[in-house]
Formats: sequence, C-alpha cells, structure tokens
Amino acid sequence: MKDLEQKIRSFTPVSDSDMEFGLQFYKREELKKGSHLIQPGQYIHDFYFMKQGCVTYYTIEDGITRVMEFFTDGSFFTDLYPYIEEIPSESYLEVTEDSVVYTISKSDALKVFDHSHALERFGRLSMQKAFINNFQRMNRIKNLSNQERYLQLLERRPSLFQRVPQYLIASYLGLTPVGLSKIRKRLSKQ
Amino acid sequence: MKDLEQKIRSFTPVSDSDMEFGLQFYKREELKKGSHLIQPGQYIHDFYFMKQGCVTYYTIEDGITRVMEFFTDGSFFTDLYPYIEEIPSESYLEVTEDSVVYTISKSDALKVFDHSHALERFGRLSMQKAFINNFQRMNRIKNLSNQERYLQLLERRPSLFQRVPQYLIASYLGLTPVGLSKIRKRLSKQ
DNA sequence: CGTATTTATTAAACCAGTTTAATTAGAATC
DNA sequence: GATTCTAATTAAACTGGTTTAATAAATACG
Repeated sequence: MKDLEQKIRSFTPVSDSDMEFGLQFYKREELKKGSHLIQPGQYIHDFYFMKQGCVTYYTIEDGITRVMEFFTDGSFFTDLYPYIEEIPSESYLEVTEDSVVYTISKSDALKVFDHSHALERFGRLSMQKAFINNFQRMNRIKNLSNQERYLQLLERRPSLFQRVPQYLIASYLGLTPVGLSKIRKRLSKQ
Repeated sequence: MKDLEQKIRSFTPVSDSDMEFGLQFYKREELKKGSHLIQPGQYIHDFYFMKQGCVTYYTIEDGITRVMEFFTDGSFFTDLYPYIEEIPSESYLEVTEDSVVYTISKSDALKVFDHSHALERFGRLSMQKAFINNFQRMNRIKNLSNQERYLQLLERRPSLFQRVPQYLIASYLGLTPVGLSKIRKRLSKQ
C-alpha cells in the first residue's frame, strides 16, 4: 500500500505509528470490468482508493445515463452523499476497466479519525482538495463552451479517451453522442 | 457569536474550552454595501462566516461578469483556492448588502486546528458538506434545463430575488439577462 | 420633483446544440 | 470469416438559447 501511504503523506505529515494504525483497516480488492461496486438502492458502507483502473460514477434518470465522474488511478471516491447520510444510493459505481482498489469501511474510517489527529487533518485536506477540484469543474461547465470543455478534457485527461467509450465521455461533458461527434467533426475540419 | 458557535456545533460536538479557544480569534466586522472584501491581485488571508448579509463572489473575464456564488446568512466562505495556495486572487468578493461577518486569519485558523482535534473535525465535516453541496449543484447545472434551474433557485433561495439584481442571478445561472427574461416570460404565459 | 442612469424586457436574426432516424464502422461471438 | 451487436457518424428538422439593438420600467439623485 505504498501508493496509498504516499498519497496520504502528500497532504500532511503523518507519524509512522499513525500511518500503520490507519492502513491496517484498508483491504485490497480486485475488481472485474463490468461489475458494480454500488447500485441504486444499496447503502454505502465503504470508502475507496483507486490504486489502478477506472470506475464510472453515474445515474440513470428517465432512461438517460448521466455520468458524473470517472475515478482513475490515485483518486479517493465513494458515493459520498448516501455514504454520509446513510440513505440508499441512487447511483452506480461501475467498474469500467479491471481495477484494484483499497477499501475501508465507514466505521473503520471513523476509528482512524478518532485515533489520529494527523489523519483527521488528512481527511480535512483531502476533502478541501476535492471541493476545489469540483468547484473549478463547475465553473468550467458554466463558463466554457462545450467545445472548449471537450478540448480541455482532451488535454487534462487524455488517457480517458483510450479507456472509456465516447458516449460516456459525451455524457460526462453534458452532451449527446451526436453533439460530441459534431464537435469532433468541426474540429477536424480546421 | 452564539450563531457561529451553534453553527459549528451543528457539525460535531466541541468542548466548551475548545470552543472558547477557537472563538477568541474571530473578529466581528461590519461591511458596507458596495465595498469589496477581495479584489483581483490580492492575497487571501482570511476566512469568513456570514452572520447576516450578502456577498457576491464573481470574476470578470473579457469584460464579462461571471457570478460563482452568493454567500448569505450562515455560510462560511472565502476565495478558497488562492487562500490555500497562497497565490493572488482573480476574483471579487463584493458586499451586495450591508453585512456582518466574523473573520479569522489563516494563521489563527491553523492554530485552532492544531490545538483542537474536535475543531479539526469540524473543519473536515464542513468541507465535506461544502463539497457535497457543490457536487449536487454541478449535477443540477449539467442535467437540468436552464428553466428548471431557475425554478429550483426560486424555490431553494427565494430571498435571493429580493436581495440581488436579476442580471447577477442570470449570470449565476449561466445565462444572459436576455435569456433569463425570456424564461420568465415563457413561464408567466403558462 | 424631473432628469439621468441603471435594469429589465422585447424583437429579430443567428447559432450551437437537440432529437430522430439512417448509415457506417468496429468489436465480439459463434 | 460471417454474423451480430454495439458504437460512432451523418443528415435534417427543430429548439432554446445567444447577440445586438431598441424600448420600457425602475431607481437614484441634483
């Protein structure tokens, strides 16, 4: 779990004994492409760290799939709102690529935060970072054209386009597959 | 500062002595409508709690004002990214209504988090809440029509429409004033 | 007050997306 | 390798916004 340890330490210093205490609760899991970590109706008991792979976070409303996020290498994730509120999820976390995650249960995570002020701080700082990332993403969505956002995504996360089918990327960008295809065509003509 | 204290305790239990320690660093400030808490180029030293009033958080790019948020009674706020990274802001925090805020400097806030595990936890939980709010807002932006979002805003924060001119609300919704006016007209005809 | 200024609405032309449906391209499976 | 299924592209008609400009309504102020 060197990668997880390193990730945590990139936020704030943590003593070896606190780190050892925290890491003992994480379990390594191998996930097969096509399986579901979470489906609508389920309660969310766990928090995940993606060691390697890709999970797509989406909902289906009125038959329309809406991709909210792709979680790839090095990211912490879960379906946070139902996780916190202890209500059933309305979303999917679908394994889009064979993956390896480290999993910690909510009750264990709370034990860790209780036990270690440093790891509680890590929790605060990682949440802060998640907030900022998301805030910036929201402002991109609001202020940029679809074409600009497509180009930015190409630049910021080029590997996504190898890993994930285009219609899911379209959904992530808030477009229809037809719309994304038109944008690509327009760009290729220039 | 009863309201601030209550707000903090709504997140997690905090002992009286920790609370006293934390609150001592907050300063009450009265802000006049039209003044600026933050302007582009400035470094952000403080974190704010809005006791009462309204502050508009926006940028101006290519002469276009883009409203990112309205901070009203009971919310914690600052220009978070420059605050954390200690880089100059590119945004405005403009007082849109005579307001009262409690202010704490970044260095004092760090002291508080160092001193009290409970308040560090409050920091984590409040950031978590901010993240979720924002995530849900982003998904509204992505998945709802402009008309639906206008109606939701009317329902969720009706007082905004009394406090803030319509062209700023249009910007907040990602519309032009003309666009919002059309939506309102369409709705009034039904 | 009446005048100046700002804010909101309306109209017209335009455009970047949508929907639906047909076609082509690519992948998986027998 | 042919067949089947899924994904991506294209076309055509449509729609909900945009921009620009003019007008009307509301607000501020000398």
